[in-house]
Amino acid sequence: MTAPTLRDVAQLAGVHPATASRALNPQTRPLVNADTARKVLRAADSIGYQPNPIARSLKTARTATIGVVIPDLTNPLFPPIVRGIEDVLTPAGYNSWIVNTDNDPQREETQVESLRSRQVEGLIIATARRDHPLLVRLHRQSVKMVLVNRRVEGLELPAVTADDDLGVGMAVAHLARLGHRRIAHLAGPRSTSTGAARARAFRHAVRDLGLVDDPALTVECDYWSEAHGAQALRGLLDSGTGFTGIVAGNDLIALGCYDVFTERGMTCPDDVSVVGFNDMPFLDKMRPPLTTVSVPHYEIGIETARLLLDTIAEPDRPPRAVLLAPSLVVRASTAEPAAHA
Amino acid sequence: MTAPTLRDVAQLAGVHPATASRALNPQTRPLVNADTARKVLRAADSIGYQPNPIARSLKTARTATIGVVIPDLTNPLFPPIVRGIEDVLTPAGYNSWIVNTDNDPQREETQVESLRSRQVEGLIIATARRDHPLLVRLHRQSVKMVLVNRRVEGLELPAVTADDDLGVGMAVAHLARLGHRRIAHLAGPRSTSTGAARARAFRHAVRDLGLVDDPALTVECDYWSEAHGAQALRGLLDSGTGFTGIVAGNDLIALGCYDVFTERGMTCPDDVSVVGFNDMPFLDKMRPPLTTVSVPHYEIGIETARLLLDTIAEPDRPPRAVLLAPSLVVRASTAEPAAHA
DNA sequence: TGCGCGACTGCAATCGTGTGCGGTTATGCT
DNA sequence: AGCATAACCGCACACGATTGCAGTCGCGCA
Repeated sequence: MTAPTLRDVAQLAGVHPATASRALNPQTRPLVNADTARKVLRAADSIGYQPNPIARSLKTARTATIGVVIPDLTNPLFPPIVRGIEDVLTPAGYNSWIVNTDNDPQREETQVESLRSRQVEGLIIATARRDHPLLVRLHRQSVKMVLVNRRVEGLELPAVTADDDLGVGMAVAHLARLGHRRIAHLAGPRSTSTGAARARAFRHAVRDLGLVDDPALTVECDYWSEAHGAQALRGLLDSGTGFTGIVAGNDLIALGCYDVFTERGMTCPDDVSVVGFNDMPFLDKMRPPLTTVSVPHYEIGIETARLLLDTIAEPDRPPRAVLLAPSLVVRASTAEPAAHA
Repeated sequence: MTAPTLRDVAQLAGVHPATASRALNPQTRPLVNADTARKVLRAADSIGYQPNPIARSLKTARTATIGVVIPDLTNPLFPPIVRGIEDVLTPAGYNSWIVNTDNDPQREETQVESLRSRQVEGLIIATARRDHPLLVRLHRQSVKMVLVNRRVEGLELPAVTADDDLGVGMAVAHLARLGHRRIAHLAGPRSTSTGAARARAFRHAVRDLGLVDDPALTVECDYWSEAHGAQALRGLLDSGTGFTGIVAGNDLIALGCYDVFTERGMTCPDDVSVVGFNDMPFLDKMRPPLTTVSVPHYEIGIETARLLLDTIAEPDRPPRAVLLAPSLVVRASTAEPAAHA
């Protein structure tokens, strides 16, 4: 038993398939007599006709789907973004197709290729590397796309990101207000746009606030993970550079610090304060609850999808970048520095 | 500039499109002369020809895509399952299409309908309700599908789940071994298959181990969330029923308990022990680190996808249910009961 | 030399839908 | 009454790929 087709509907309604097609499509419905339209609709309804999107796409070269390229769904950062995206696209009649790349350029290449051959009408790209031959190629082919959570240098592309400058500034100011003067930064990898941006913002904030500006106080993590955060902190501790507060590149790096604290018998926030970045779920249940810069991921998803829809609707509009303001969530991992420090 | 089509390749190679088609498809390549095949392949390569999957699907009625229906990507349970699924499907040449339903029957209906009209070749369904007109309808239409993380009553469907009996048994035995005799169960909603299964397993375990079997000791949460877990615990506490240990229906419910502990000035595990279920990420960083039953979600995804591929390959094979064994992860939320309790 | 056979390859139809174009009918206007 | 016009509907083709069928060509064999 095969699904009913347009011909079936037409036959049942006693009209030509072309007429049935026009009657079913609200766009073209005015072209047919109201009575026959009603007849067709009734017929379609009675046999449960569902138009075949594949055939329609073949004819119209429109698929009403958007490709969403993320590194790894398992990273708690992305699900809220994806939900935000879908909550905009679905009402607009679009579907989204999600692929993971694991930040592997090879996989990214094939996944995007697969999406493109599936005729997606736009791309939302959240992968993290900064240099990006793939992106310039897509851009040259004028593929509609929006970057989320990252920028790319030397390319004028619409992008939605958190305002990293603002967020890092808030973190540093918070620690400064508590009395910290020597603050360390465990930066994310410089190869990522956010890693670089936050590190730069950190230097600026430290200078603006007149805190001690020691290059040795910022250490780069090779990867945005607990393990690499821990490793970076160990290196910093072993180097003997003194500090009382840490601004971590993201929450995972901050949590890596927690591991080192227990390793070395330090207590947070008594010995050292830590502030994270992102406000991933369940941070309030940690030991201690992590003070962090909260990034509105869901709203970022929302804005990204809107931007893409705009780009599709008006391809000539100049690309614009949207910055969303984060907010500081003060919990219990930050306090005044110990008197003897 | 439009994408190159089969005709372009054929023209460039100086053959008929039909021949080009046969040459490009490894299945039918033996039908054409090796030299012409080479010529066609070279031509295709030179202009970067990518077959149009939409046109192909229209003709062959095959899409090589699987629909994955989950309640909410934001629930940390699902991303690892999805990754497991993809890690099996991708090498097998299938793509997966993910949709969220928020456990809303209406949304579920429309999403599944949308997947079906997109001609997906199989469905992986992870939504949680137990009674399920949609499922019986799909089953009657002999749609290939596998359930994950849930069973449905009265339907012979392939399913992959964690062995809840075993897991709950391990949790209860762990508490019993520590000396607890009055153990409470904050059950998930009975309308979900796992909620019901775990509650049943709890009663069995309690009886088998000769612990006190008081119906008042199990309270049903309306939803698998921290808020509802907290609410259930408050009710239990207010009822005056004594207990020293809690087996929570899942980790979120267990974390809800944490909130109540701080509310009421209780300490865990000194006043009461808690064990969760699932082992979601970052539980080791909680205060206190949560003892929990670890469910192999990634492996569940793997098995689910395999099962579906089997079902597609051999539709007549009787459906089988796969149970994956969980393991107990002992952290710091469980200890011997206080002497005075 | 003629026939049969195998190896290729081209023709044309098809999947289900959308749409430009032309034809038919009814209506209004002079 | 005759004609222009609008409203409506059907015909046929297109989208890009696959595939059954038939035709061509060369070669071997009697």
